[in-house]
Amino acid sequence: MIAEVIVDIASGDVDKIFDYLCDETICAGMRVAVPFGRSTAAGFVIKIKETSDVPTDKLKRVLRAEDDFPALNRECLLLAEKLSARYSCPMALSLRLFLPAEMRRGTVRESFRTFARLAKEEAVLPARAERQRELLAFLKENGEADAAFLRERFGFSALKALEEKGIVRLEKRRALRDPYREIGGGEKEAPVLTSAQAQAIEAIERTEKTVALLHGVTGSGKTEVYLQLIAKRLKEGKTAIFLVPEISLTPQTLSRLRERFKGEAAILHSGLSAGERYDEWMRLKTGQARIAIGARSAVFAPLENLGVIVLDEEHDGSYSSERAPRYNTFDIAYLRAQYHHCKLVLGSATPSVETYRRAEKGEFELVKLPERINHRPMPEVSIVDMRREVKRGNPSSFSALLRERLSSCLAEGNQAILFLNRRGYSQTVLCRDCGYVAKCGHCDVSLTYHSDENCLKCHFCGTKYRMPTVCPSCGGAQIRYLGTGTQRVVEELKELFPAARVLRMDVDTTSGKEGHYKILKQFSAREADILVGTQMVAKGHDFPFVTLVGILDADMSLHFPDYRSGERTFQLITQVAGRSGRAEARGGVVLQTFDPENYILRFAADYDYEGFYRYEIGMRQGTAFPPFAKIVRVMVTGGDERETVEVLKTIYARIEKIYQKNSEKFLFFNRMRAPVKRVRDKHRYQILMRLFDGSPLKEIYEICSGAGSRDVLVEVEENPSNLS
DNA sequence: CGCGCGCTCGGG
DNA sequence: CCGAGCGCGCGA
Repeated sequence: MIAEVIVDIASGDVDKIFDYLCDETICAGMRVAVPFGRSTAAGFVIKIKETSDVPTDKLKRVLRAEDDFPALNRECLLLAEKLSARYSCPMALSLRLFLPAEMRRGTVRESFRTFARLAKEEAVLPARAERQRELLAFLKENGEADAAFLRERFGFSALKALEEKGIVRLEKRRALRDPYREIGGGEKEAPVLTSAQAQAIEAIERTEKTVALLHGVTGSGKTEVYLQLIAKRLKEGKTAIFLVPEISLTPQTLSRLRERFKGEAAILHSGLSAGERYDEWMRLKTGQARIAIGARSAVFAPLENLGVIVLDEEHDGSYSSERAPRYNTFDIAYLRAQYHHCKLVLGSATPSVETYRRAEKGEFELVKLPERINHRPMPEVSIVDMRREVKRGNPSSFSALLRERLSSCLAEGNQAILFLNRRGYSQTVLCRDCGYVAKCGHCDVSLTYHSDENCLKCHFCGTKYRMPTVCPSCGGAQIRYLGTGTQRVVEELKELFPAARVLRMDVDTTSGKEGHYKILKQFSAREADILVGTQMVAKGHDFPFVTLVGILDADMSLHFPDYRSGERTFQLITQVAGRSGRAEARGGVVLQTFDPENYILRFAADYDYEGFYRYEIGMRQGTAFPPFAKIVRVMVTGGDERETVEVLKTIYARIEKIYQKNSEKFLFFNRMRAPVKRVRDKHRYQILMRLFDGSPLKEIYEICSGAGSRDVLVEVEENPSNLS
């Protein structure tokens, strides 16, 4: 028999089918090792056939199968083909998306755990050995148990004694790792749905459309709708995918899934160890778990018979891939939903303008949850004009109103969240004498000061630098950091409210596997009174004791040179405001801005999504920005500047030919240096285009897929989320 | 992707 | 005339 093989090499010039001889143990979807050139390569069998067009003397034999099962099924192969066609990328890259990376690297080690089981039916124990008796009773009921767990619960010596008496036998066995084992576990009954939730479920199930957009205000109970939809599909013997935007969100959602579905939920994300991720993947693949939960990559979960896909916080930017193929999670989810004839449910309090438009046009079913659970009111938003604060001689980050609200919030024993609408960026080090700004040696960006380590860091490549004591340029001593990062806010808070316990949450404090989760857990356990953070505090966490949210610089993100800056600001403010007043107490929000008349801020303060949408879609139409046109950026990156520019020019010339034939489809077409000229010692150049519908995007992809070289990288981005 | 072939150029 | 360097195409 003949196997059609795609070798697992991410390069355009080996991106074709190679035929190999094989026996009947090899089937489509298997990972194999094959002789390739003068070495051995890994490969994917995409088809088995009887004969080959390749002359028999050239055919070699498949060396071995890497697994004893096909890692990829028919759906994976079909989807990978569509992906490669859509983004003009090698099949190998598309196929890789479906497998945990450690499977390809072959680095997974099987983990072992010790289990205890009863060795004898009858046992006589000393009258006083109470712990041993308890342990025995537990084993009789449960059959067998994890030894570490038994030691923790009944004591080290109890287990040891029973083992020495031969009553209990210990054995070491292969076991799947279980990340976040401590989360959930308990059983919780599904709550009774509100009538709005029940209607939402009915509407989602009734519609003929594949996609439903669940537009529900923060706190309206979207998650419960997802959970009950998933429960219904599981009852029918089907499976489900639950997608969330950020790693920080998964433990929280996971705990709700665990409460409801116990071991049926498996988690897939990059924060897991290699072994954990592999084991969770296996649990899904083998059907031991039927719900996959995770960020972007979980959309590729190895589930068959899908009953529903949930894409929560649909508007979130992290759903777009940063690497080739730069797929969008929605597109993959949509293809899978079509394949399985199941529903794809998008959920958000602040849907992206593009998505809402598709719903409005009738392409998606629009389902609304307009009210919070128990009709709790949305927190009241007070807009503070910071220009007046400055005029009054208040130089701090806090307006008089915010200070007042903070102090009464603390006095009442409640919690507060302070939100900074920017990352540490503006915390640059500047010399007051000569204007010198500390910059990274490998990137064209200024460095960020980190007070905890008293050093400078590059946020693009991660390099650390010593904090200079004198200016490297003029030798002056007036060198210091500027700006209001989270660190400075925390320091100001300590002066204003010395007794308050303050937690900080940003990129720097959340390193490590469960960094986010730890901070959030501390805060929700009321181990702190105030949480200060950037974007990540805005996400859907539920803190019942938060009654005040302060947005320190609401207009910061409005002035980004980006067509989505208004949309993003609206989303951020709505999300972070929704953290306030989730339980009994009415919450409040203080929104500080230098632009209090701004439409976007007004709509956000009134929780008027429709108003925002009408305003924004009008702007987009008037200026021909998405969804009325598509922004395409071709990024060319390379170590050698001349070579990089050479590639850029070649691509530009080729696209120019398309442009001349279809100039009515191009609203904008130019080449230039990227705003950030250098990252990790690579020069960056770009071609920017704005294209109308029906433009020859495919041809642009094809031009670019062949234009790169060993040391010049070419990437195509559609509607890029940042233009740095 | 990794390799070898063959072409070209420069030195002797 | 020979050796080093690189661009190209091959791999089943």
